[in-house]
Amino acid sequence: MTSLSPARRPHDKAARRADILAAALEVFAANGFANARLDDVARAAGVAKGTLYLYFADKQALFEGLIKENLAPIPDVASGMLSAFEGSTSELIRALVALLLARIQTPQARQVMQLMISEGHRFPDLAAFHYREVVTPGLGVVRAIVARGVARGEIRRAPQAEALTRHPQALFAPFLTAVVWNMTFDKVAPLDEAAFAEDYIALLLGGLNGGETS
Amino acid sequence: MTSLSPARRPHDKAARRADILAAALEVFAANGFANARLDDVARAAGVAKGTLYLYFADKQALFEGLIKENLAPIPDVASGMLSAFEGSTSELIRALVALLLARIQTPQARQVMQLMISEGHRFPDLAAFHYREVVTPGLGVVRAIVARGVARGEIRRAPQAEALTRHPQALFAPFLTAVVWNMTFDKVAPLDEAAFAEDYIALLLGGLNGGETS
Amino acid sequence: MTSLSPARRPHDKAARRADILAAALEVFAANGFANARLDDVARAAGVAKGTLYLYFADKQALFEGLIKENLAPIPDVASGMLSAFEGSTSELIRALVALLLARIQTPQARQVMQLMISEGHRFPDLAAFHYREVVTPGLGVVRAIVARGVARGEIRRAPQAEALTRHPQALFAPFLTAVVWNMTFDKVAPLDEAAFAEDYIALLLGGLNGGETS
Amino acid sequence: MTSLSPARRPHDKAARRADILAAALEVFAANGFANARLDDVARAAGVAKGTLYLYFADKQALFEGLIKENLAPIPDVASGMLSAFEGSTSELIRALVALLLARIQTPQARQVMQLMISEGHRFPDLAAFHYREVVTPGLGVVRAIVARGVARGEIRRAPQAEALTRHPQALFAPFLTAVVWNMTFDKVAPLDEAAFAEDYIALLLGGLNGGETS
DNA sequence: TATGAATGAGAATTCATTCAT
DNA sequence: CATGAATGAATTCTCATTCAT
Repeated sequence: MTSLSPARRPHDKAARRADILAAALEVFAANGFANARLDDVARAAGVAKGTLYLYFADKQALFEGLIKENLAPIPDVASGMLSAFEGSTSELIRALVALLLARIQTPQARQVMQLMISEGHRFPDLAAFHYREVVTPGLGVVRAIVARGVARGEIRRAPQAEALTRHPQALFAPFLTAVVWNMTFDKVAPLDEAAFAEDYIALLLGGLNGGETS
Repeated sequence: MTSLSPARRPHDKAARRADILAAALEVFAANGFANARLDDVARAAGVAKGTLYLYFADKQALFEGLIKENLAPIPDVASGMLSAFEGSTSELIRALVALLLARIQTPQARQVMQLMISEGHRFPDLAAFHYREVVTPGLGVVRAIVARGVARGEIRRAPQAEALTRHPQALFAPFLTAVVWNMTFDKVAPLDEAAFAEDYIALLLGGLNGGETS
Repeated sequence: MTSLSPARRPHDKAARRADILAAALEVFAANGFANARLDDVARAAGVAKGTLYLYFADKQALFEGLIKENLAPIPDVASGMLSAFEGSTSELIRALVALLLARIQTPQARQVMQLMISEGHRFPDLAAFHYREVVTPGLGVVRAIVARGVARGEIRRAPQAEALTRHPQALFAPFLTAVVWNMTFDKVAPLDEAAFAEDYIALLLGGLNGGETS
Repeated sequence: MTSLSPARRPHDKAARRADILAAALEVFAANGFANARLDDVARAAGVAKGTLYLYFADKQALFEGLIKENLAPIPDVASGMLSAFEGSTSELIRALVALLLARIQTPQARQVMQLMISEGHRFPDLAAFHYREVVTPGLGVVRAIVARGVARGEIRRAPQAEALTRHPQALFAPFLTAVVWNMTFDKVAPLDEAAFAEDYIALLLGGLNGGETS
């Protein structure tokens, strides 16, 4: 009832685990959670089906492990950048935008985002984790930027400063939008994310009508 | 032995079809495409499972029918509004925003959006349809508003006008963001969509730093 | 993805259910719960694997249904016999013994007993059901026989009457023993159940040393 | 780099084997053969899974080893007792009953009995072994007791003497019954084994109707 | 000897789809 | 047109057994 197989590298456990996660990311991203076959994950990882279960309790644990393992870094980098930054608010915002842009253009990070967007709501624990580890710090970074800008006298419009402080989501909206767009309309009408981000920032900073809000 | 279910009589084919689509929307929205059971759709629609196949070729056709049937109206309304509108650009933008807000707060429309967001990429035909029927006209509406605003002298900042013309998506971004947010973080930290839209408009119209973009 | 199959008799649902239960009894009796394959049950019942799940929620429900459906009759028959009986206590006991003997020699009933013996302890609900529906009434029948025998002056030894009233199990013990024996030592040294029952009755009624218990 | 697990040193092979068997008894008794996991056996024995295979060829060999190793003693003790005994037949029977009672109340011996009862029939070799090593001598002991009782004039009823000689199983029946009962109805209605044995012996020795068998 | 990671055959369960009535 | 019982391919998860170290 068993092995005729060739043997296996000294491949330590961590590397094996990483192989599995990488394979799982590909397969889940390509098919979604429900349509992903663990068989395919195993094949892609170069292990037997049963081996997956040595590293993850079940399909869901694999999926959640995958997301969690790939999610953390962003806000750390952002807040690191923030504390060291010496330039103007505009430059700081642009730097953050560049960071986010790089992020959504990294295949792996992008796949994770797509999975969070399309599957996250079916995994409440994952959503809570994501909110706590990524979203909350992310919002904090934006609020810190606004506070810094106001303090330095570079953000002069109080209503807008307050609006962005209340809803830092506004700054992330275009990135989310770009990801959803290209996930969906890739073939029909791909969106140039960098150009979109650029235009979006111009709008956010300058405003459509130069200050009069009504 | 006359009919034992007279209640079913008035149901003509179209009504039956509508029942099925309504049931399908609920079930697909609650579970996603892959996890939705046609059994549940049939039960919710009050028909037998086999009956579904008299109206739709298969599960996918039902899903696509569902989306298509529920998608159309928006841009029509928007462009209707546009041609009749007499107020200022700000007012017009606010009117459009109110329209979009109402839209994402209509349960049925919201469910369709969520399905498009999370499943759309797995149905290229659907994506193409959506792009053609909804997205393109939607972008057109925004471009028309910008053109009208510039023509009326209400939009005075050329770079921003051009940015929004190039990427009308900027105006839809917060609504998409709000939907994704509440789809995912509903339980953790629900987002007040109206307040978010309000703040977003303030930023879009006024700009963070009153015009200086750098 | 589907049927090329020949079609199926008007076979009403009850008959189909009975087919499945009969097949399941064979397969479970032959292999035990854990080793029984539902594939085999389906094949033996002449249905597809999925069909089993139209009648029973899962493997355990099938097993429990099987036991419950085959268990009831015994004590009913016995107490029926009891109320109508006109002969002596010895004759009544012999009649009961004959009944039990017939019971354990009915293949189907025997299989159920064997399953209860070897698997019952892993299904507490089943054990409770069995105890309530079969064992309790069975013990009652024996107690009634003893009471009747004492009342008629046919059972004259009070200590023994009390012993059997306290532990009516004593009357069932040899039948249980016979079943376990033949289930286990069938091939090595089969036990003639009728002869064993006969000898047992002689011991029970007459006693080894004619009454002196010490 | 000397040994890091000196605690294991004194453990010679026999002790290790005994550890495994003890662990296996627990695990098999708790779950039955099919549901027992060798993983659990290994953990309980404090060895690695592969180690089991250094001591036993496979799962079945472990199970059989387990039974065989735990089965032998009983009849030896009984026949030892028999040859030395000086009291009356009643006393001798009571002594045997006490022995059997002690036996079924020893956790380890009880577990083995339960395993033999519920799994034995699936292991013909084991059944044959058990029959040869335990059952046959056990029956012999009872026959010897009867012969001795007749010879000493303490068993005066020939038909009963012959019945018990033909079917010494009658004397073991209550113990088997008690084990099966408590294995199954433990939670619902536990049986006091000592009291049951007592009453059973009273019946066996005295008879229900003091000698008249019909 | 001992280890325990890896294997993969095997079994339960699900559900879209068909079709006889 | 409508029904819903039946089908069986597909997929997850388990665990005895092996073998490189």
